[in-house]
Amino acid sequence: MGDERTKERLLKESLTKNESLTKKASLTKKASLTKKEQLDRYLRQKIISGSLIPGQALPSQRQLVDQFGLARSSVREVVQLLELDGLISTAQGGRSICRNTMAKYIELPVEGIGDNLAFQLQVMEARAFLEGEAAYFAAQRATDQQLIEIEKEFDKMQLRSKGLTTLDKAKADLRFHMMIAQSSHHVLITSFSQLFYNRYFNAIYGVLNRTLIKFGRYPDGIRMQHEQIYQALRQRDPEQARKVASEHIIYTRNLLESTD
Amino acid sequence: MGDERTKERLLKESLTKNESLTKKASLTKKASLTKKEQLDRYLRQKIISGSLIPGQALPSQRQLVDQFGLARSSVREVVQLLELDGLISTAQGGRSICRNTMAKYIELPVEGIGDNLAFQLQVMEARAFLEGEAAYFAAQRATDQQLIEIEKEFDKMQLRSKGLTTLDKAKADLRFHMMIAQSSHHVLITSFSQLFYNRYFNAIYGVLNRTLIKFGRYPDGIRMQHEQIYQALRQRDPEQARKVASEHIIYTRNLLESTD
DNA sequence: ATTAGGAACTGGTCTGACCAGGGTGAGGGA
DNA sequence: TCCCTCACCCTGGTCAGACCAGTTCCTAAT
Repeated sequence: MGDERTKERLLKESLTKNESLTKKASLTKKASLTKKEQLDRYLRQKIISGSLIPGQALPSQRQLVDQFGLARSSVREVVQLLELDGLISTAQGGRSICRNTMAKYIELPVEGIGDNLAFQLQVMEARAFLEGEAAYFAAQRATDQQLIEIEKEFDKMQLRSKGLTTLDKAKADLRFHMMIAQSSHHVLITSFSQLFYNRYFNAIYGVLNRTLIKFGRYPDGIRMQHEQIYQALRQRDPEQARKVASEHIIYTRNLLESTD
Repeated sequence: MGDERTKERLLKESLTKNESLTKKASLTKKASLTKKEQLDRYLRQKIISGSLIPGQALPSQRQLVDQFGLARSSVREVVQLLELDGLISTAQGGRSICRNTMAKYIELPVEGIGDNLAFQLQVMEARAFLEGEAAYFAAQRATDQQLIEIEKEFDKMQLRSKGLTTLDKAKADLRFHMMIAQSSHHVLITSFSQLFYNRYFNAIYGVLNRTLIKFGRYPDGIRMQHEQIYQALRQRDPEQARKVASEHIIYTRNLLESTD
């Protein structure tokens, strides 16, 4: 029994570095978790499950105090663990933000110059797949509030599109699609979309630029297609959402290819 | 200047995971460190420099509160950083202990069975080198208090040696040599010695067992050699300490070899 | 010399307060 | 109608002091 306690202590000691509180608890077979361990598990599960998406704020420390009956110093110690694991970032006054944990594992290939047509076409083809899947899951999982926000963004895009520069048009378009990605509540799709749009913004902008030069304005079908995407989300039709989101990008791609 | 601030924030954000506070401060070129950063640097330097050796206790949290003018919750947050980096381990009521950070990088070769003579001779040869270097640095760096402790341990070894089992004799011998390693204040020697003695304890015990079987007691020279080591430390004579410590092990090794 | 008990010291947690930075919304002016 | 500024509220960061629970050390008794 002394040996048992020694084993227990040595095991705990071997676990002191970079192990979450919940992993320690499960390895030492504790019958129940402390409140700190419960909070640690709760936050990690929200992040890993996609319930919290990159860019979203965590509940505030004071909210977690109330919710878990912990002191703020105890909450802060748990939050520090997550921050050190790279799951969140905090800044004074600025809320704790869920991080894109994919960022440190994936370095998307160095972008070719943004105005290379062949490269732009490939970026569009990747978008077709990515946004189709995002729309599929968004139709299933978007909250009602998220659908409202997407509609508002869609309306804003329409109302403001006349007065925008090409750069602003490109940004608005990506904001719309990023909102769909986030409402998919799929942590891999959300994370990858963020990285993809950031990395290949120049190519995406170049696509829009070429298109506007050829047609002088947004091609007629684009607006209707955005609306179709939105309607498929609103009707909670995953297959339809995937179909129209993917076709929207393929349509734009094919318009572009025909400029040769 | 907005861009400057954005860069600063992005840099800080990229540093939020597994970076010590002092590294963050140096990368962001801060003119001065916060008290938490000062404490972080102070503790890391004590550990990395060997000023604190594996197994030794850190100053208590309350002592650090007084010393740095920080709140205990702030001290605890810094201590948690070190714990997560694997530099220390803490347990309720039990002090914060400096860890052997070498342990996770080095797996000494699987020990042969402890009673293999050829293997035992090699372990002794490695000891000769290791303990010579330890004595060399201990002669330079041991504190007066450490010398007193070593003398007490040496005296205890003499007084108690008659009544001890072979196992206890082996343990006492290693305790003596481990104290010398620790008083070298050389973090690599201290760390490696701990790992080495733990790993090869069976071989070291086997050496002593063989020796006692052949002679019926400690060979006459052993006691005098331990005293010579101690005297060289006390006289702060590094070359002499290295010489007698190394010769002590070689002497024992050669006695053993001649049993064939 | 050993063992047991108590005191002191340790880490862990809590309560409540205050400081400093960021975000949001409303109102006013161009 | 849009943009800018200001104020308020919410956020994270830090502090002081208290209490709980575990460990260590010292002293006294056997």
